[in-house]
Amino acid sequence: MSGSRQMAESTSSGQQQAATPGPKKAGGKGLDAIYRSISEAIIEHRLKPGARLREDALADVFGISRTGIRKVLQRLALEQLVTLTPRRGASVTRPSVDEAKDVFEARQMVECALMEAAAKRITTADVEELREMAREERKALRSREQRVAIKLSATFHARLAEISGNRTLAEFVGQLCSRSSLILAVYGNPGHLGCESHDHDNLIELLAAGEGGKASDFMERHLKSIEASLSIFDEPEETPDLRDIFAFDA
Amino acid sequence: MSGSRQMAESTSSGQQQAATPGPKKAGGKGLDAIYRSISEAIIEHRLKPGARLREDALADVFGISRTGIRKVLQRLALEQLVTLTPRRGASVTRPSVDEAKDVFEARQMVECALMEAAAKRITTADVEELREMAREERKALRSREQRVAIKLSATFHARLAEISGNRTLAEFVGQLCSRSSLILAVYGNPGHLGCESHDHDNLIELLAAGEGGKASDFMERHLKSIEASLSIFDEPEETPDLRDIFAFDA
DNA sequence: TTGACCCTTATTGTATACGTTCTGAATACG
DNA sequence: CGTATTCAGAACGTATACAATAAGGGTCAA
Repeated sequence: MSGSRQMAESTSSGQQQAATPGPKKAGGKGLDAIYRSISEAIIEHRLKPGARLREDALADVFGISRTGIRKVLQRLALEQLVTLTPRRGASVTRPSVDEAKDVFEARQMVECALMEAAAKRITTADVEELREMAREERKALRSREQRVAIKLSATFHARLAEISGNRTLAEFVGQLCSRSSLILAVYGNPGHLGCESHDHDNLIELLAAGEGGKASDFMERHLKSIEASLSIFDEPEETPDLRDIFAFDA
Repeated sequence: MSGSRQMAESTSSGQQQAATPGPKKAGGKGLDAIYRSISEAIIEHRLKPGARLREDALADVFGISRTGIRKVLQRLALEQLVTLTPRRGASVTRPSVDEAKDVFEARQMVECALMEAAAKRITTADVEELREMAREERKALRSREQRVAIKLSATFHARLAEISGNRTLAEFVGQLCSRSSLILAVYGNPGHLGCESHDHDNLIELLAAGEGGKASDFMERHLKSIEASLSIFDEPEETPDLRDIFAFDA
């Protein structure tokens, strides 16, 4: 009876796997698929910061009821990817300047520290997997598929953290990388992507050679260069001060 | 297993704000109070690892429907305080040996690194607040109220991380401290509490003196001593190997 | 024409009802 | 007497219905 109303045209590009027309049951693990789907859309900037995520619309798109959508949205909110305003619903988080600074500070602290352990534990299979990821990332960059490149870059960093062997820290780094993607969407300069792909290649070689210390230093420079490429200014946030903008002499 | 009923009594000591007999509305922020209530019960070991948390029972205790309880349980699950088994419901998480190791490794990495920033940013008001917390902790220890002492110790470490000024890392440390309380419940030796209260006092004085480096070193020793006080053995986990236990010569 | 107030509507918050599945025991059969 | 099977009960997963609230538009008055 619900004549599917207008959903934001955010899902207009591709993204069809979840619109199964006749789903008898979404299944318990179906919720996880929906979570990944929305999460990926946010990380790839198909859903931009500030975009509203209405429960009815999402429930309609994914073919389940609002109950499951609310569960997914709550999880995304706890990971800081969406913001849940009490009576206003959910929207893609727009990271503040302080938040961006904190996230990159945390990444530098944790990711660099993890390089030593990663260099000790990395296997040849890991090296090959990382090289393949870096290859795909370069390919996406050459094809001007920045959205895919951003996602692959975040996945690369998260995978790197996993190799260190500490699940707790790896999970944390994964969340930080997801949030970094949001930060890139707000404060990044178009055209200039955060990660230089050669950086990732150099990182892989240093780890493969067992040079944990050098890898840590390189990671620090790598993350600092990403942060430096951002335009983290105190945007026209609250109270745009119209008097100053229009120079009225009322 | 006999603890399945213990949660009915868990809120008997004080903690009466949620058992309002005639609640017109629990309110949106009422859920947060319920979250804190359950979280505190877990951290204080009134709910022990492995204890089952049935939705109906919790809904009955707090006077709301299962919907709100499920939301709270999901949040607790994402923070690793409770484990959500697909068709079995929720139970207080029983940290594995690897998990315990990861959590303390993460705490050493992050908390030590935050000391430098904390020493720079700490104010006299912060110092006074921390001293008061340490005082209360000592008082609880003298009164043999280990449950309160454990909670206060976790709060102390979390507050310390907040002073560093990085909200993201402070939140992370807060979760690690909560999980540490669970680890203490499983692998800790009764009678010997994790944190020595004088350690906290020394930490405060080092920070008040602006000695970030020394505070970092001290924090490292402090956390290592806590970890060393645990009995992290590969418990009779899976497959208890009955043959070995009963020495049967079948 | 502008401003304020009210009403409609859309969207979230909460509860409840129903279906599914897992557990546990009782019974029947070997 | 032991084991397997089946039935009943309970607890979770999902959907739907209802209530409350805030936003937006329209109307009336100054």
